Order: sequence, then structure tokens, then C-alpha cells
Amino acid sequence: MLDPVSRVRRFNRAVTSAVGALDTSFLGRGRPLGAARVLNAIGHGRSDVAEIRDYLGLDSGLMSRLLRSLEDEGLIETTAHEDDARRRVAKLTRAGRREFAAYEALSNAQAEGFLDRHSQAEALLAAMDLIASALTRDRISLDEMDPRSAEARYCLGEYYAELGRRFKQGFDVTLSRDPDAADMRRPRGTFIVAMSDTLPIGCVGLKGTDHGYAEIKRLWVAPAARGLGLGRRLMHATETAARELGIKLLRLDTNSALPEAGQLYRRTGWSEIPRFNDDPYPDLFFEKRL
Amino acid sequence: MLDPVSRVRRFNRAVTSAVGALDTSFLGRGRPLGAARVLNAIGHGRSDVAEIRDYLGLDSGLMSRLLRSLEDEGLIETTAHEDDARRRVAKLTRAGRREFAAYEALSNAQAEGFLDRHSQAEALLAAMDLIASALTRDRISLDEMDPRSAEARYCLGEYYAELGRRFKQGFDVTLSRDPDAADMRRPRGTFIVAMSDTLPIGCVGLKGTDHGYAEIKRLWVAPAARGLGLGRRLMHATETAARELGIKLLRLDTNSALPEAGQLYRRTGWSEIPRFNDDPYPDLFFEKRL
DNA sequence: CACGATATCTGACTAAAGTCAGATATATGC
DNA sequence: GCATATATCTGACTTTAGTCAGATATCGTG
Repeated sequence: MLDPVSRVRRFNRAVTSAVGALDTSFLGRGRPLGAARVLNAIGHGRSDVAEIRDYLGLDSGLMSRLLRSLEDEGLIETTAHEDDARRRVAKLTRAGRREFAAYEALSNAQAEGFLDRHSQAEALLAAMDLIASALTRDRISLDEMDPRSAEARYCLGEYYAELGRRFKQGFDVTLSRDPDAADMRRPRGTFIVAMSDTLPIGCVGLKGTDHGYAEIKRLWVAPAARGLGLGRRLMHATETAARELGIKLLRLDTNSALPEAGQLYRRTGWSEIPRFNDDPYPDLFFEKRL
Repeated sequence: MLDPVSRVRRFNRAVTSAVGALDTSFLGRGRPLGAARVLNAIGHGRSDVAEIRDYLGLDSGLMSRLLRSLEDEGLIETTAHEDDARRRVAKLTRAGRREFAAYEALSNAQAEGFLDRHSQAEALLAAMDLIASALTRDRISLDEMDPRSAEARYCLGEYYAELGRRFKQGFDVTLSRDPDAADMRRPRGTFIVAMSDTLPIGCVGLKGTDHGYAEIKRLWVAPAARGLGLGRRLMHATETAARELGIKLLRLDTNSALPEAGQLYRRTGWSEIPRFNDDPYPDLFFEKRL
């Protein structure tokens, strides 16, 4: 009853019935689940028919019929793709937006109901994040983004908060050499966010300089996503981007209060070098030749 | 993207696709899911046809046909219930047990595969326990059990381990007044285990004495099940059992290093009294008149 | 502009799940 | 013993999901 496998299977059972309950509440809107799923995919911004079909794993014949039934209900309109008239693009009509909102309300109510009934919602959410990240590890995408985007700023906020907790003296970003956003955009550098579904769960910045090297900054992995090898993936993607940009030498600084970071750098071909800047926080410095 | 509801919904999506993958692997055995589910319910010890139907939420006509198809495959046998010939009882044949074992192997392999791919399996399991307990809170049953049963001994082991962590001086059960199992069995007392699915997640003992009162001992709630009001439910069930046994006065001892316990007792009608035993661990004593 | 590739649609099908109205056998209370 | 309730079964149905083989329109390339 207590071995790991039984615990996973208990979790599976619990979750299967919860998922089934949500499906049942969706059926309450008088539409088969297949059609509801397509409507929701469109509502969530997937407009390209091929993309929806791929996302939901549907046969093209079935997909076609589901679209037709939503069209007959007056919930969607389809038009030819503007660049390629073979492809179709679906979008919600006014009635479709209303219906989509009703599904959203059902989903939200289910989620809220679940949270409301628990006195330790934060612990529950952390557990959910952890499991969701683990289950979707193969679908984590690394996307280059503007360092000023909402996703990037969220990651940076979490990163600073974590440094504040882990550094004995705390962390005040205004005392650190905060990189200029322009230095972390192409062509000088880049900024990469790891996205799991719609949630940012990690980031890294490549900051161009005028000193013959670029710096890696702001490597962060959300607590819920640790143990998935994401730090390594982010570093690898940054090095690839640096090569594309013609960068030959990378440097970075870190702090010995973050031992897992130092370990990652040592294991992936970085060598320790003397201090190369006067930032007050780091006490360890590395470089890697590409 | 970061509000609690979105996080729950992200979890739902992640889990839905994982559950779907397990269903697909079940289909690999060449039997529709409905029949597979009935076979598995029987394999897991549900023999009464009405009980299976209720558990799986099936229509009686559909249930009957699914049973017939499993019978035609030679996997189950049905007989009349011995007390009521209207009811039927299903059990696995030898071939049925083999087939059930194959499904079990698929489930186990899926669970193992999931755990193997993660470097922090223990954190993942703790998160799964937490969520499973939260999702099944309405299905937590309180069962009177022998204090020597495997379930009870598991709970007690966890309870002692937790005291060891939380008491500054540690906890050695041999130094404490370990109640005799016979005192926690009817008619002198009882022992109640809270079961969530097949996992024991809490316990409490009612220990009969010859001093005109009974004692409540070993109240424990698994970390993953805290915040669900289970402590209160266990206490309530014990008081009910005590009344049935004709007990008029209850006492208990606890330690101020367990503040949530003291709080629970104060909030549920217990009053603090002077020390009434010489156990070295407790420093707080309560009683309640029934 | 011909040709093969691609995206979608249509028709014709099957399998699975679920519904519903009786039929049958047995149990329970008066 | 009889009326009523209960558990299961059977037959006749519908809906949903999914499959597959073309048909049709459009695209990209030489």
C-alpha cells in the first residue's frame, strides 16, 4: 500500500475521477465532448485547422465534421487561410465567444471550488505545479522572448526573490549590474524563456558586451521544474544562440550559495576564472570558449 | 498566467493527457475500455455486481452485457449471491487472473516509468499524495481496525517518526506508556484508521482503562492530508465510539511542541487539567465529559 | 502550365458507449 | 399467499467517436 508505484496509482485514480467530473460538467452544455474540445481550442487562440487537429489528435474527416457542426450552431466561422487557400482558419462568432466563456466559467468554477475547500491552498498549488511540470517535461519549449515581456519579467521577479531568500545578505537588484534589455535582444544577445504549457518555468539571458565576450545572466529554473534537466537545456540553447550570433567566448558569474549552479557549469565544460567584474554579489566566475 | 485558477487548470490539462495515455495502453490488450474497467474492478476485489455498477457508474443493461462479454472470453464466472439470489457475484477465472495481472503490469510500468524519469521522486510522490488526498477528501473513510493490523502499524510508525522529528529530545516509544493493543479493541476501546482509497492517512486510538475514564491516544494525520479537517473527524468518530461503549469521561495528553493538536482540543470542547500520568513526553493534559 | 504534394471535405462504414422499456426471478412486508 | 420492491437481463434503439478511401481545390516547383 505504501510503495512508490501504489502511490502513483492512487494519484492516477484520484485524478481520473476528477477529470471525469469536469468532462461531465462540460457535457451539461448539451454538446458532445469532441465538439466542445474543438470550440475550446479555438477559443484559446488556435485558429489554424491543421493545428487544432494536431493538438487534439483528430482524424481529418472527424475534424471536418466537428467544425461543420459548430458552424451549423453558429458558433464559429471558417475562412481560407490568407497565405494558402487550402488551409482553413476558424474563429469564434459572437455567439461562439459567449459559449466559450460559459465553458471557461465551468473550468474556473471547478478550479476555484477545489481550492476553496482547502485550508492550505498554496501547498496544493505548489504540488500541482510540480506534477504538471513533470508530466509535461517533453513538451517544455524554449522560446526566445523580449526580456521586457510579461513572461520574462515574471521569471526575473522569481529569480530575484529566490536570490533574496538564498543569499545571507539578501539581494537588491539595484545594487547588482542589471543588464540593459537591449543587450539581451538580437543581434547583441538574447533572452530565452522555458514555457510549460502557458506557464514560464525558467529563463536565461545572453548579454552582449563590447569586451570580446558575451555573458550568461539570470539563469533560473522554477522550484517546481527542478530535476528535469532544464538548467542544462537552457544553457545548451543559449550556447547555440551565441554561436549563431558569432560569439566566440562566454563568461558568467555566480555565487557559492547556489551550489547546483556551480556544479552545472563545471559539468558542462566551463572553467573557473578570476573575478572579471565588480558586481558585489558573485564570488565565482567562469568562462567557456565556443 | 499565474493566478491560482490558471495553475489548477494547467494541472488539469497535464493530467488529462497522462490519463489518456494510460487508457490507450489498456486498449492495447484488445478489449474495449468498458470491459477492461469491469475486469479490473473485479480483480481489485469488487465482486458484487451492483457494487461494480455503482463504482463505475454504469447502466444496468450495459453492465450486464459487459459481464457477458467477459464471461464469453472465459475471464470471469458469475454466481448467485448466497444470501440473495437476485444479486450476482462475479469472480475471476484462472485466465481472468492472468489477464488482470497483465493490466496490473501495464499500470505498474506506467507508474514506474514516470518515477524513473525524475531525479526527485520523493518530492513528486509527496506532491501526488497531497493532491490525491485533497481530491478524494469526500471519500475518506474512517474504519475501526485492529491496532495490530498492517494499516494501524503503518500509521503508528509514521506517528512515532514525526514525534521524533518534532520533539527536541526526539521520541523513543519504549520510554512512553505504549498502550496494550487489547485496550484499544472493543469492548475496552477501539482504534480508527482514516483510509483514502487504499492508503492509511490518519489514525486515533481509544484506550480503555480501569480508572473511570478512557484515553485518546495516537492521534495522527499524514502530512499530505492536513488541511482537510481530518483531525476533527477522527476525534469526533472516537467520541461517538466512546459513547457507544458507555464511556462517560475522556482524557488525553499531548505536547506543546504540537501546537495544532492543542488548538484542536481547545476548539472542540476539551478542558485543560493537571498532569494525570507520569509519561515523560506530554506536558499538556485535557479531559472532556461526554 | 503540368505534376506531385498538401489540406480539407464527403460518403460509407464500424465499434463503443449509453439509454430505455419491458421481461424474469427473487425478496420482503403485510 | 399476495402485492410490491429489487436485481439483473434482453432487445431495440441512438449517439459519439473513429476509420478509410476517394474527391476537390490549391500550392510550389520545374
